[in-house]
This record gives sequence, C-alpha cells and structure tokens, in this order.
Amino acid sequence: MGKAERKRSYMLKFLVDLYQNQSSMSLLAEVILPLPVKSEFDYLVSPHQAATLKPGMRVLVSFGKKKIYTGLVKRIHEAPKGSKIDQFKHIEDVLDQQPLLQEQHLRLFEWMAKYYACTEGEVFRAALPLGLKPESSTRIEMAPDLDWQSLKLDDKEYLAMEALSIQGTLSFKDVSDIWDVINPNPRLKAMEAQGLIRLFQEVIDTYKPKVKAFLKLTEAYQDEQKLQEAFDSLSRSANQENLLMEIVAAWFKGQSVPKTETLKRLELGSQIAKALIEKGYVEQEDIPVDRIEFHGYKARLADVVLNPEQQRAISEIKEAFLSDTWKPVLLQGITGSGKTHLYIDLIREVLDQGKQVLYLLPEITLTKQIIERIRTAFGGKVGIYHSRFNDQERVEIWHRIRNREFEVVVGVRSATFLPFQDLGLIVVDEEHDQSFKQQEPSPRYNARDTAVFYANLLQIPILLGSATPSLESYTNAVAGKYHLVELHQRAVATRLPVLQVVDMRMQKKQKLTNGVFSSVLQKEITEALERKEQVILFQNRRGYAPFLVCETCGHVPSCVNCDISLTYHKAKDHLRCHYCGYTAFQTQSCEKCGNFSLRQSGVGTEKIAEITTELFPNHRVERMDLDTTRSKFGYQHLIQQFELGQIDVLVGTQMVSKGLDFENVTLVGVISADQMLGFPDFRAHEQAYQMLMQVSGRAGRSHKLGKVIIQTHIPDHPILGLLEKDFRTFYDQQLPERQVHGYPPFARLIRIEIKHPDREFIETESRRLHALLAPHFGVNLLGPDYALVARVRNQYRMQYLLKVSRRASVAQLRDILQGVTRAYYEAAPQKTLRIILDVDPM
DNA sequence: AGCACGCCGACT
DNA sequence: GTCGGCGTGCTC
Repeated sequence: MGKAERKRSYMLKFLVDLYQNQSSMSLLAEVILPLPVKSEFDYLVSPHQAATLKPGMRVLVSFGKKKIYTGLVKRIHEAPKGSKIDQFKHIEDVLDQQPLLQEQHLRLFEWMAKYYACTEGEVFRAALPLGLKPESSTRIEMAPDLDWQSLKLDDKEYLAMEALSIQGTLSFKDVSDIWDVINPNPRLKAMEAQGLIRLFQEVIDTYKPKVKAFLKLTEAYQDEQKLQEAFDSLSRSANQENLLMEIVAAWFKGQSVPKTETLKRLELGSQIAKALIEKGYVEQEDIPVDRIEFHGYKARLADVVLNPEQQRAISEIKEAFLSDTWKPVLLQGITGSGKTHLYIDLIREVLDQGKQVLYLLPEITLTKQIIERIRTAFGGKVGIYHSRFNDQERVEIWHRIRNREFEVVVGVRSATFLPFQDLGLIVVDEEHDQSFKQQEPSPRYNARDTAVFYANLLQIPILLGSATPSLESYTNAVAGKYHLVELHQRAVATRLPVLQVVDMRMQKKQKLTNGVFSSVLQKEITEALERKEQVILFQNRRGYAPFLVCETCGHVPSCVNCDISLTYHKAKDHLRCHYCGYTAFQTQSCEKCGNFSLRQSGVGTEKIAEITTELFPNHRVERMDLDTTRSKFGYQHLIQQFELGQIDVLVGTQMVSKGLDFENVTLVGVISADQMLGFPDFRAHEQAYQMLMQVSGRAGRSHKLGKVIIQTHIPDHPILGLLEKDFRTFYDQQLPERQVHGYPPFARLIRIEIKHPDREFIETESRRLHALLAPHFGVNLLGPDYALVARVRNQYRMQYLLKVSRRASVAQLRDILQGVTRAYYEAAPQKTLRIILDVDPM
C-alpha cells in the first residue's frame, strides 16, 4: 500500500467513524403509550425536535400497523451503540411547548404501575382526560373519480358504496352496523385492493374550544354610502332590516352583537342572520369562551370563628405539619365537629404561602353544599373536578391548574393526577370511603393511598379526615406512623341524634308493620312532618322489588347474561339487570310455567317512595338514586328542591347518606339494616358501621334534636350497639377480629380474579392456577371461589385472596405473581383465561 | 388495546 | 373448494 493509498484509507476510516458516531448520536425518546403494554417504546427524535423536546411532553406517535396515539415522553437518551436506527419510528408531532407533566408525575406513574401491578401506560390513560390524548381511528372514503353505480357489486359492497355516497366517510363501526358483521376489516381490505375505497387514519382532536358567535359589519359595508345601499336592498324584508340596524348600532359603538341572544331578543330565526351573511353585509365571528363559569364567587373574609377544641386541633395539625418527618395527619372528628372549618383554615394558610391545594372527596359527597363553602372562602381560585363534568370541561380545568388560575381544586379520585405547579397541601376527606378505590378498569388504585405516597414524594403535608376512619389508617395513627388528631365535640352545642333500633320480628308478630314501615317509624315520620321538618329514608336497593318469584313453580326471572335476579321497576313496568342493563318485559306471567302468578319480593327505593306517598298524600316525597339522577343536573335539582323545602321526604340509596347537610332534617329512617349487617365480607362490619354512622349524621344538624330509626331483624347485632359509643370503642372491638383471621390492617391483600365465558373451563383452569400459586403462599392463599355474582356479562368470575405480610416487598410479590402467570400461560391449553390482579381490594 | 396472521369448521 | 370465525402474537 502506497502512502497516498494509506492516506485515503485513513480518510475513509475517519469518515466511516464519523458517520457511525453521528448515527450513534441519534436521540431516542422513551414514550409511554396509553395501553396495557410494556410501557417503554423508543422513538427517534429529529434534530429539529431535539432542541425543545423534554420529558413530560406529549407526542403523537404511530404504533403498530396504522394507529396513532398520544404518548408521554419519559426519558430522552442516545441510541445504544450498534443499534439499527431504522428499527425505530419517528415522533410524528410534539403536542406541548412546555411539559404538561413534571418529573414528579412520572415518578408517581412509575410507583403506581409497580404497586398496583399494571403498566405505566394504564396509569397515563387514567390520568389524562380524553381531550388531552387524541388518537387516530380508521375512516373509509370512496376512491376518487369513481362511477360506482356502473360497477358490478355484491350486496355488501353496494350497501357500503351507497352509504359512502350519502355520508362521505364512514367508520369501522358504521360499516359493521350496515353489514351486520363483527369484523368488516377483511372485506374492506379486499374492496380497497379492488380500488373501490380508500382507508385512512384520522386523528380526531376531541377537544374543541367552546365558541360564541358574534355578528358584525363586514369591512366592505363600513361606510355610509354602502350602508345606505344595503338598507335600500332590504326594503322588502323588515326582519333583515331590523337585525342589520341592531348590528350597525353596535358597530357605531365599536362592538359586535352576540348572535344567539340578539336573534332571540328580536324574535328572529337564524335564517335572517344567514341571509345577511350571504349578502355579504355581515360576517360571523366565533370567539372562544370559557366553558367553566364561575362568576359571582368573591372570596369573603374569614367569618368562621373556631371554638377552643377546634383551635386545639388546628394547632396540633400545624405542629405536625411543621415537623420534618412528613407523617400524614389523621383527623378523626365526629359528625358535626366542624372538620370543614379546619380544612378551610389550613387551606387559607397554604394559599397565603403562594402554594396550591388538592382537596379530595368521595364522588357522592361532592355536593353543591361543600363546593359553596369552599367557594365562599376562596372565590374564583377554586376549581371543581368530578365525573359529572364532561371531557372538555376537564381539559379546561387541566389548563387552568397548569396556568395557576386555579389554586384549590376540590375533586374526586382522578383529581390526584392534576398538573399542579406548586402543590402545598393535600386534604383527603372521608378517607375511609370506598369510592377512592378504582374497581375497574386498571389501574385499580386507591386515591387516598396514592395521595399519601405523592405527598411524601413531594415532601408536602397531607391530612386525612373522617368521622369513621378506616381501620387501616387508624391503626397507622395508633402505631405512630400517622399523627392522630381528634375532635370529640360537636361544633354547635347540639345533642347527638337519638338512636332507636326497631326489632322488625316483634313488629311482625304484633302485626304493627305494613311490611316496610314499623309503627315506630311511621309515627315518627308523621310527627316530623307535622312539625314541618324533613325526613330522609334510606334503603340500599333501587327499583321497586329486587326480584319476582312465581308462586306456582318457584321460578325467579333472572338475567340472561348474569347470574342475578332481575329487579322489577314499576314506573317502566320492566325487569332490569343492575349489572349489565339487560331488560325484560314479561312482568305478569311466568316464563317457565306460563301462570300469571309472579309475586314481587323485597323492597327497593321505588316501592318505599310509593308507600310513603300513599301514607302521606299531602306531602311531597321524592326518590334519589341512580335512576333519578342519571341526567347531568338531576342530582343537583333534587338537592336544591330538598334544600328549599319543596320536598318533605327524600327516599334514597347510598346517595342520601353522604354530604347532605340540611338543618331541617330531624329524622332519618333506615328501612332495613339487615343486608348491610349480614354481608359476607370481612369488611362488612366496618362498612355497615360507617354507613349507619354516616346516614345518622344527616339528622339533627342544627338546634333541633335529631332522631335515627334503624329497622332490622337482627337487633342484637354487635355493630348496632356500637353506634352510640365512640370510634375508639368500635375500633378496639373490631381490631381483634381482624387479627384473628389475619386480615388488614394486619396483612396486605391481593385479589386475583380470573374470568372466562366457559364455566367448566374456568373451574379446571382455576385448579391448575391454584396448584401453581399454592407452593408460594400456602395457607395465605384463599380460594378459588366464585365471585358474589358468579357470572356477569356472560363471563364467569372466580377469585383468590392472597394475604401477605405488610412488610413484604410488593415488587417481589409482583415478580412471583408474574412468574406464576407466565408459567400458567405456558402450560395452559388455551391462553384465553383473563387474570386480573387487584392490590388492596375493597 | 388494536390489528394481522393463521388455523379450523360451515357454507357455496 | 372458499369464507369467516376465533386464538395468538406483536407493536419501538
């Protein structure tokens, strides 16, 4: 090799190195996708994107053959040496200029995925409202320039082309409806190959700012001469002339007129405006407006004076917050002790420090009342976040929190994920409530526990409050892991409601009951109504009768998809499944034997409301349950009417047990406590206690003495005796039971659920799975047992309960369980059994 | 979660 | 023989 050649060779090597170096310098973004898949997928970052892309930003990426998803950038890193760049796809688009989520959110997602045995993608999906996660869907359109009517087409093709010629484009679902097939894809693919149609991906941005239409004069007509011409041309249309006059008048003042209001005021139809627009005199302007209206909320100065006990509690809480251990504080205060006052006081202090506050409440407690109180204290800084808000409203709340327009958010479970910039306090009210735990779908997280972790991560104070804390939290407090602060007295010096347990067996023997009301309850209702006071009646079953039974053959009409009896709804005269929504209309004759001998059995809210109306025809009785509050404002309307005293008796399910705080309610009747007390779950006693305490708390909130009547066939049940004792007594009585059986708070539970449509299959497979689990967990593995309702939506459900030490590493457990699942699937005859893990089930 | 591919039974 | 059903595996 000559000198020149050698030089050339070096040169070449240098260039190759340079090239390889450059390619290994390629940047990749690790992206979390909103799917139940292994979360990390790498995408190429273009040099242009690299300048601004940061973790916490949302990106649009293609995943699989054609779908486009919104992903979350977790990490940006260099492509590993030797990796082939062309195995990665590019990031299609970056959706944020500034990260939507911060480092702490990514850490939170990571922890949740680990703890609740799900993917970060599932957490991401649960965290963001739909409007912040646009994704693509397949649409179908006709191939361009096609004279489809002259072609020879089969029936299905013809139907599709006809629909396309009318609608323009169709979705997969449209086509499967038209064709009546489950999966139209293969056929559509064939049609695309024939050149009849085209399939394309459309990213639908579901979030559209709300706009308000205004009308104004077009520029061309903004002079006297042209206007005169315009008016002349309108001499035959008084309506158009009127509207134009209105618009011109506004123009003189430099304004435009709001379209809808103006048309309404002038009693004109929208075609009048349209005519003026078409003539070119007027143009429409759409101005974005806020979806969330919060005018009229001005913060009032503190009008709350804390009593000595509350002041003692507040200073205990503040002292705890100041210590650098960041222990959560558990505030146990009886109903009416004024916990909310304390919250408001604490929130005010945090706001004064310039920080934001998250106030979590159970779904149902988020009533107008609590919102009013917080808004009265903090005015327009308060955002509300709950499930009755539609997606677009949620998106706006996200933006307002990020922009720090909202400093306090009162919200439910999913508010945990809101993008606070500088959170200074979390309050979890009614911390024991079951609705903090998401049942389905994954992530099955508990917002209270998640908040405790989050507060610790952020090193900020967290306050858990309840009149009846969960045994878990209270045990943590007793053990010193949480600070315990107690409130023993009612804020206003009123007596606690009087509690009376009515033995329905005696009532029946002495023929004192009409089947629903004992003579005692009926008398109390009469008296309360005579005193012009209000009554709440509680029954935890909606509908008219929980089931029908044939008196001839004993048949009970049941759901075709679920193993549960159908509930009779009288107003609609149909039978409905409360699990899947299936409805049947045969309510008179038995479907089995044909005899007209169906008898209604059991009592639901609808029947109670009916009987109450019959007994008290001069009073207004209303029902509050899922059926009457389904509409967006149904719930609010009922509450409002009750508050205004337009309703005398409110009959309801769980819904009436929480958050309703009405001075004029002096009587609460529990129609039957039996079901609650006899529920087959280790937590049944705790839940019955919480429920009864809570519903009792609705009575006698002011100076009038309240009364609570509980009807039952088991009057000697220990829980009933504990209702008038203090919380500690209840706790001391319950705890040993939990210890004996090794249940929480002495152990951590993991529920393993399996699902399959075939009964025989699930039973044999459950035994096979058991054989794999048993060696790891031995006596701590319970089950498999059928779920309480063995079949729902045609899926049989069985479950195991795993009791593990509280000290056991969750990560290790998850590894074991994942190992077992993998082993199961490897050996399984089919891979169709669904295995679901539920950590800390409730 | 989608989506494609491939293996089987029920129809032309 | 093909059509279309369901089960399985992959997605940067």
